[in-house]
Amino acid sequence: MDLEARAHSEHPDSLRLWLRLLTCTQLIEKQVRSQLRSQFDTTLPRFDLMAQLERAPEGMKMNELSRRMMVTGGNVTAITDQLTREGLVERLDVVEDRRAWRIRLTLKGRNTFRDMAQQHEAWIVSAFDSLSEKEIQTLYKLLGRVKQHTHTTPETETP
Amino acid sequence: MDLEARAHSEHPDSLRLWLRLLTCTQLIEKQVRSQLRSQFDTTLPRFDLMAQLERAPEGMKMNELSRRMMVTGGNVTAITDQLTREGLVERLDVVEDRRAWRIRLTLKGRNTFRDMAQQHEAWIVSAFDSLSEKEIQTLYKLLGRVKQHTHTTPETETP
DNA sequence: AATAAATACTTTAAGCCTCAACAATTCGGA
DNA sequence: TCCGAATTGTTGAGGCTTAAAGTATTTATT
Repeated sequence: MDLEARAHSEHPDSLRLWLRLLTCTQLIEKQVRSQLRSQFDTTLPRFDLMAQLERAPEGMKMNELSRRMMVTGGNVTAITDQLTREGLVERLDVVEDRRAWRIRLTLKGRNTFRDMAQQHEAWIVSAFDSLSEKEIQTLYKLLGRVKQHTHTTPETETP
Repeated sequence: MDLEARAHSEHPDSLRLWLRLLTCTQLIEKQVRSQLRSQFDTTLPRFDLMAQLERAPEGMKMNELSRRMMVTGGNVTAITDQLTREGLVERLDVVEDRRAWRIRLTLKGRNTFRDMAQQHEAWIVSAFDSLSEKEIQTLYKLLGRVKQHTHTTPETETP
């Protein structure tokens, strides 16, 4: 009873794979969202933004956040505003470019993120419990090819 | 420059796999959305709903649409309303249950969907171009285990 | 038959997301 | 230097999504 019902038997295997990929991602993502909400009263986009910042102790320009998170700039503006209001991140001036901001986790933000990240990791590990270490590697490698190919073939032309 | 930057080197492989899974799905999904928009002036949720209906010539209750699409009922209500307005689906009474609707593709809906589905299939096949038939099977099988496990382990308990 | 519980759907508020239009600033070349 | 082009970020309209509360109807229990 899910998305995969969409694949007819005469459809190519790629299509069935795509629907399964989508199903897996959505199932896990729904669980993560639900746990973030119930245990930390936050959302996945907020968590994602903080996760990016956690690797950049000196902060990161909104520009770069947008690229890394693969969302539009307007989106980053909105989420940053929220997190700023909640005191989890701060906006700092960029001396050499007065258009830009440097966004950084506050101390409170770092502590909050640490707690969330620990739980998050446990949820994800549990999601892939059924796979062996070797199978995880295989999956990782094959998906790497897909990612590479998609990145280098941005558009499909139609005759 | 993407989500995977989130995975530190000390993080378990599961986490890296999860971020890569997410990245792949998002990349492909963005392409599909963009093409649906530019070529057919429609959206992925609308396409998904029609795809579900296409397999049910006699229509499907909103209830079942909701389960299959893995979205909430309110969502199905909204998308169904739009498609009804556009003449692509129709709402039929369910004689034995006056609370329910039977949603069905109209003739126009069937024709429109046929065109979109053909293109859609080509986009997806192209997204997995870099994998051999055997690799696609492997990926499909491994993801099947993940899906099964997630389905049967809905929540992770925290001590 | 009467009532309580469950089910099918709708509505609303709030958040995420994109696109497109905009302002401010910086960059690059004449 | 000056001006056009590119870049950084913000805003607003519109669509998707959920959770929660509400309505109508059916089902189960007594």
